[in-house]
Amino acid sequence: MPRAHQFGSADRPVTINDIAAACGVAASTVSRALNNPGRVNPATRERIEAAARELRYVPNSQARALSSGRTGAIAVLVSDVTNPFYFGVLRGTQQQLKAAGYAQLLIDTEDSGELEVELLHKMRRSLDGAILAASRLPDKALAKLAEDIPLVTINRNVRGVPSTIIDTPAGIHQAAEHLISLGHRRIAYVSGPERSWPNEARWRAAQDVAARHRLTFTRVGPFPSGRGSGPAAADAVLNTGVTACIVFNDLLAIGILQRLRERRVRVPEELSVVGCDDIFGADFCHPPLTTLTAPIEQAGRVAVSMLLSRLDRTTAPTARQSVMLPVHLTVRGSTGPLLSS
Amino acid sequence: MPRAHQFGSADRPVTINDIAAACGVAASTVSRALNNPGRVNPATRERIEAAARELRYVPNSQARALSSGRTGAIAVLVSDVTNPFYFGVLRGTQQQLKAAGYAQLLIDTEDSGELEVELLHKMRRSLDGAILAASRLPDKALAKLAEDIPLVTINRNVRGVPSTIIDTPAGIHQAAEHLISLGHRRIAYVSGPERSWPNEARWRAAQDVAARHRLTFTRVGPFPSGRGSGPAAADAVLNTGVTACIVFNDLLAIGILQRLRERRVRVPEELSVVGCDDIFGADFCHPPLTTLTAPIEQAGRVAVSMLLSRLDRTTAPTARQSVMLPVHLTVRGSTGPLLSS
DNA sequence: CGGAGGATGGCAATCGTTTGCCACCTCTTG
DNA sequence: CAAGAGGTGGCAAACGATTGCCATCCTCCG
Repeated sequence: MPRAHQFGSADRPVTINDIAAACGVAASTVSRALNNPGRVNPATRERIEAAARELRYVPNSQARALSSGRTGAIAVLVSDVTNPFYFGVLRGTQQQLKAAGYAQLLIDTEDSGELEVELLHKMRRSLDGAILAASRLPDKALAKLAEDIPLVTINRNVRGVPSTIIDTPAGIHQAAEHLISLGHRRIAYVSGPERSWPNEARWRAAQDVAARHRLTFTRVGPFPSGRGSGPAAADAVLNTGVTACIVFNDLLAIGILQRLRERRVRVPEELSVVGCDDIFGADFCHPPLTTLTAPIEQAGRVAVSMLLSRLDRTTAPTARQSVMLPVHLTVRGSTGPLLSS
Repeated sequence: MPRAHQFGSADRPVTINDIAAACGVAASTVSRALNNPGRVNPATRERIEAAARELRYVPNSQARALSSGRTGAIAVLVSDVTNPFYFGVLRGTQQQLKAAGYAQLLIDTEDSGELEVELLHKMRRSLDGAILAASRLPDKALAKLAEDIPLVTINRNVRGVPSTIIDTPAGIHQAAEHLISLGHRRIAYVSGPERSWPNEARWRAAQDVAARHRLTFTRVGPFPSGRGSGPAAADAVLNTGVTACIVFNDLLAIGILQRLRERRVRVPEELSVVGCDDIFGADFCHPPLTTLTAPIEQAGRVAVSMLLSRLDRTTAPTARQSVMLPVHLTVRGSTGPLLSS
């Protein structure tokens, strides 16, 4: 069968057989020499490696995947590629994956749980595993999926599914203490998407602190997490009459800041705003945003490490199931003392 | 050979043979029914499709790739995943690729030409094509690469390689006219990385306008295109004594803005700043950045379309070799009239 | 009524690699 | 010296699809 050879170079790509022929050994020996070095005589291995280098052999990952089941590809699912939060994640995963010789497949789930399962199911066989940054799936569906394909989640805690969690809830405590120490008593939590796990965790944390200080936090929202929701969110916050708010994430917080500026509400003199994540832009918006700095890139790296260690089923079947990453409060210009009026 | 079946589900995944068995036809017929509908009897095709649906058949892309040579994967190479400019590109490519049923491989070349060729060469066989956003390769290397693997570049013009070009140079004219109309006469161009093609194009455009108005633009730089270069760039600009500057890209421009703020140089009263691209953040930095708004996402989409149409070698061997996308000037707060002092 | 030709489906080779199993050789050891 | 053990390497069967080629059957036309 004369295949349609779609790449320009006239010469057929070098295969394991070419090397075998060149060395006078069987293809199987070449395969072993390259992947399972202990299995062949050091001398022949040396010869084979030399020949491979000489011929510029590049293994065909398709063929390898077909026979071994390992594809060398890991998918990273994000709910929206344009959300800067994921830039950090991608950066982290990219680094680790490349270092380990894996390819990174970027998948945008467009905030849809259905699309998420569908895509993952379709690609199941072409993937060695997946990292779910911000899955919108119900716990049950997620657990089920994890039986089909090795999974690690980021910011999502489901029993039985390894995860990397950024401990923003703990940070919420810091943020609240910060605001309270500045004299604020009426504080709002601006909620992100309702089905978002981190959103719920943050809200619970906010309630905790509130209770501890015998205060009540107002919840406004939910809002989709994008700058576009800023105006609505800002107006809602103003209606509540609070003097400070903690916002689900920086994207939304920045949107709020913009709206407040339009409405000539001074920040922080009239309203203090705290964000979450410390994304690109949080430091140069106006005023610079006080926020909970999350180790986003590290989260990506850790998630990859966890996934990879699960795949290397050579040793330790019991790796840590969940890693918690600490955050810290970064105080910038969007928070200040309560102005007694 | 009992393969290590690494995915939890006990039941072996459904193959084309299962369908064939279920329908009482040969595997080849199933293959044709699914990929080459005209080739089989509509009645049997119907039966086969029903069975496939019933059994939830998902084609194994590895196997398909091995035999057909088509992998269904397109790589998108960016020089730095954390550069917001690429968010837009990725968004665009993502959309189009998904619509066409392709998978998107994200590759970060870390601004290194060597890494770029190496990775591309390694993955050559697992790719149907690649999109190079911001290649750092010399023209010659790029042309050579294009013979091996279908390529489309973004913002890079090399003879023989199809490309999507954002016409920022034309925008530079608008930007310069804008500044000149505001009374500026001494203007600087803040240069990005020296080996960057768009950077050179923008500088040439700047020189053009300057000449037309019998002015001379000062060139400062080069600087790596990141916010980190902001301070150095800002200081360099101040040293030249210009009253306005056009900056290679928004990232750098935002960095400059930050530095100017630190140094208490008022923008635009003392110095006007124009960026390029209109990335995320350009509208909410302080002051909001006047910039050349580029159709970034569209560029990604167009690049994918061009690539895909090249792959579909069914018809028209002569698609357009190069598409030029227009930009426009978006005036915000970072430019203003020259303050006579 | 015979043959041409189109429609339809099956056979089997093939893509490039991995890996279970076996054969062989060389030592070591009782 | 025989037998077991360990180190090496080859054979051949997968993996799951695609596709060239051929066989069959039907239809239509001269």
